[in-house]
Amino acid sequence: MAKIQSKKNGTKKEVIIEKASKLFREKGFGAASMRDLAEHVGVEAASLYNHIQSKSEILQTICFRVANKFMTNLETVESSPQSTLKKMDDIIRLHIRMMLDQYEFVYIADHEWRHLPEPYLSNFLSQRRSYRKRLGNIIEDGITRGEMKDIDPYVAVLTILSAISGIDSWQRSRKSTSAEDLESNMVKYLIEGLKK
Amino acid sequence: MAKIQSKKNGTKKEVIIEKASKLFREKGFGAASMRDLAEHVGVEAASLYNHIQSKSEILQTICFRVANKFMTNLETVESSPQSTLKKMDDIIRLHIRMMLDQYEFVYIADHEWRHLPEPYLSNFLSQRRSYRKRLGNIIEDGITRGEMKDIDPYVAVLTILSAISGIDSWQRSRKSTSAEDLESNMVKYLIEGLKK
DNA sequence: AAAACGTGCTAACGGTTGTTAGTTTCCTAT
DNA sequence: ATAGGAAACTAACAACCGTTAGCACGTTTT
Repeated sequence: MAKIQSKKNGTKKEVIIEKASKLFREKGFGAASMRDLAEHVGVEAASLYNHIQSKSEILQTICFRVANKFMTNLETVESSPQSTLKKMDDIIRLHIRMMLDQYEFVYIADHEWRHLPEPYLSNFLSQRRSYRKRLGNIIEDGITRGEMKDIDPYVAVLTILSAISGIDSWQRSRKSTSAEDLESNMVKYLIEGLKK
Repeated sequence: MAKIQSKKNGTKKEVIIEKASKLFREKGFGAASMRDLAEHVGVEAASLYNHIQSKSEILQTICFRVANKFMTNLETVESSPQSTLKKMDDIIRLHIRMMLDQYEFVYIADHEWRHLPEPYLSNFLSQRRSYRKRLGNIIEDGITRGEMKDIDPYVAVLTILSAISGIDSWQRSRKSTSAEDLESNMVKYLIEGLKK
């Protein structure tokens, strides 16, 4: 049997992925090297390959882990008996929270997916397209029910998701605004913009 | 004298920068190679160095060209005698238009500035900080005057700028929505969210 | 005790990177 | 025609890339 993942599954692979996510965000996937990563893990570059299969496997793991998280949450929200505004509120808040405490992962899924190798790239993009379509459907539903103002659902989705992903430049400079204020103000802005 | 920039200054350097901007956006600065770029320009890699000094000089040119454009515009808007809402409307529309027809340049200034070498990186970030601060001041002014709803100005700026930069994922998939509809809907969303 | 395995190491591979040196080509101005 | 200069070329550099092979060490399982 193994040596390290005896009890808790805080395996070395997980350490590698975590360190890699920091590195990929700082330097970009293309510019981050395996030797760089190895140094942060405290090991020689070649040793990494006892735990992972390739550099891009790390990227895949990160991207799809994030994608699945959002997908699962969307399904929960979709099948809940709330108003469309509350649904969007829930979704926006999850996105913001993910951005706040899974920052590195979300950032990479947002910006470095381009470097996924091919069957995965198409898969990822199709998942993303589907996710956005379904968000758009909620908004469309909200407009039909008269709960939201008449706006292009696609543009609204784009605006919301992009606005949230911009939190990354807040992350770097934790100035005046606290995390709670950030969340409440951003939700306020984005939801008020939807309300009829 | 030269050979190519006789009349119009559509120099080869400009061609290089333009091709590079396409390439940097597609692959990222780190993953785009000079040999790749050379092929798109129709020349050997070494020949590029008759026109430019280094790979990162191209990045610098792109980033600061965009930054200057926005800075200049901001100064014009700041000193104009309009309502704060109209000012923000103007600024948002310029950002959207820039995103629509200078897409590659703006994208790179938005996402690839990390790879700027060091005196330039700090310079760029400080310019950006200042730009955002001044946008925040306009919103703060709008709140004081009772033209805008009470929202954290910093969060509002973040939301607006990020929302616009998300147009890049619309660029890739010119589906149903036209450019005009995109602009009007996004302005509607973002300005309505500010109005009192 | 012995076999099997997980995990680290060093060395090396074939390829690519940005960039420089030195030379040739070709247009322009005298 | 000829000199000059801009811009192209080939060749090469040192460094770095992701990854593999082969081996050593220690723990775990039989």
